[in-house]
Amino acid sequence: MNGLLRPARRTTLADDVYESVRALVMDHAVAPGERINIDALARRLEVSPTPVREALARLEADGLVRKRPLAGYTAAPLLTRAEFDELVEMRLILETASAHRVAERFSGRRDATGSDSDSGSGDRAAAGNGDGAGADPPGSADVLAQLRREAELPDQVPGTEGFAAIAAFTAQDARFHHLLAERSGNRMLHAAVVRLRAHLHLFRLHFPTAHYGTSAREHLRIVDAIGTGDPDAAGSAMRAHLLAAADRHLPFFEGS
Amino acid sequence: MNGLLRPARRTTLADDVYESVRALVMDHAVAPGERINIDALARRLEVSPTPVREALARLEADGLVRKRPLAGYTAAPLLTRAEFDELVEMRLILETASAHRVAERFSGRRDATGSDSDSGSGDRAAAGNGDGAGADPPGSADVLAQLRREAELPDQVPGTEGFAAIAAFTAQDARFHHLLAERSGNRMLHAAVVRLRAHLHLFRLHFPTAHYGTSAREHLRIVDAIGTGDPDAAGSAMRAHLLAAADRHLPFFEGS
DNA sequence: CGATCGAAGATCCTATAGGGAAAACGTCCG
DNA sequence: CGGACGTTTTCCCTATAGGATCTTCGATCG
Repeated sequence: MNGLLRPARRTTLADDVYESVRALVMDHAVAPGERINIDALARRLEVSPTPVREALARLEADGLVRKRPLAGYTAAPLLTRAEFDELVEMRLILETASAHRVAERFSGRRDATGSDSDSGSGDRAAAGNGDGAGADPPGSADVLAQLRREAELPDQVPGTEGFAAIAAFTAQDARFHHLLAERSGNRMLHAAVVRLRAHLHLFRLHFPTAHYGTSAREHLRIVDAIGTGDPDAAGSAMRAHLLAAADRHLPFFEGS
Repeated sequence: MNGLLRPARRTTLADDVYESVRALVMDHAVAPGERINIDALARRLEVSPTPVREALARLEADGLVRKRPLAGYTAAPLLTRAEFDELVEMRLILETASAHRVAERFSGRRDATGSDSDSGSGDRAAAGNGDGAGADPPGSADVLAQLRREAELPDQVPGTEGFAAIAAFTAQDARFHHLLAERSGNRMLHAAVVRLRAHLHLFRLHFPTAHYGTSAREHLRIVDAIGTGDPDAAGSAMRAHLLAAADRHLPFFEGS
């Protein structure tokens, strides 16, 4: 029995290790700030240290682990108050633009075909040389439907409580935001949003909190704004959602 | 004689290799799309393949090299038209916000102390646990002076022509934009701007172009807007600059 | 009692060797 | 003459061993 899942070796070992370690850090299987022993990790995953080292290097670029020269790797420490504020500001910048762009594209496609100055950019981007698999770009019609479906998804997954409920909520929230970013048609924007998300997830897992109804309501408001084809309204709705969400997390910083 | 410069081994070998390979790709010492042989690279740098592999993994996360499973690494291909448009849009999102934020901080500090709703965020972020060395946060007074100095720097460096002139122009332009992003007080924003910059540099080097006077004038206009403490004006000036710069690069896509 | 210095332990970092998969080439067939 | 197949070659990927470095613990001195 192997420590990590090898589908069919369609990927390289280092990639699997990367996913495994990522999951380990994301689920706090290793505490924030804790040292990560390369050899021990390799033994645990039943691979040699080399691919582990490679995976760790990639994770460092993602900001999930830190490396001190000649002292080894450590799991990313918890966000400080200042870093949390930066994260919120960054999300405001990125995701407001994301919502804005989706509304723009939706309205443009609905009315006729690209009528804005730099039209074609987004469309060609979405249809560009994708990653090969699973990239099915549906018509603009069901973009809205898909977003609404993610926003409306059962807030309280039946049969889940406590930790599991938190995880389910987090996963749903992530799906919505990622989908929105993806539908902006800008792959770089999408990637940036996903990268930021990891840090927020880390933080939220440490201070378990979930506001099912409230969050879902705010999500729907964003979708509605997109549906009306008003980019500014969509951006404002997203901004309000992010600020509200930040406020909901704020109490956990009182101690510091 | 070693293939790469080892300062005093204050860093790890893999870090040096990372910088070397990064420079190789950035200067087009390896052509875009060209395959990168790990063993050959290791011999050229006179190190073992292991640190090379580690450096390549980090570079892949930065988007400077691509990895096909079981097929090796290749240098990042040149930007397609769609990707170029995405890059421009991304810069608009990030750097407009950057200019906006700098103007905000400047006016806030000059008038009195933070008067906006979420004040303190930026300041505390800038004063957070920095990377230790070289992070000297000067008073708000010389922030403007420093920006102006970078913008005013001799456009045409004496004694440089052709390729060298392009490189000098690019370096100056990069310094200005990076400095601005850094002074936004948001380290994540700064990092994102720097990451994007690498791709633009790659593109520009392949289609050598430089508009010394024009670019410098636009930079100064941004600095002036910041000086007046008007965030929206600063954002607009940055937006105009980026769009104009994009238009200057556009002719190179006629062939595609 | 606290701080500094020294030595042992653990760990990281680098180098080398071998197995296996994919791509490229030449050859054969239609 | 073009396409498909088999073989060869190249290259990536993984595993193991040894040297250098940092951290930690204990003892000693102020």
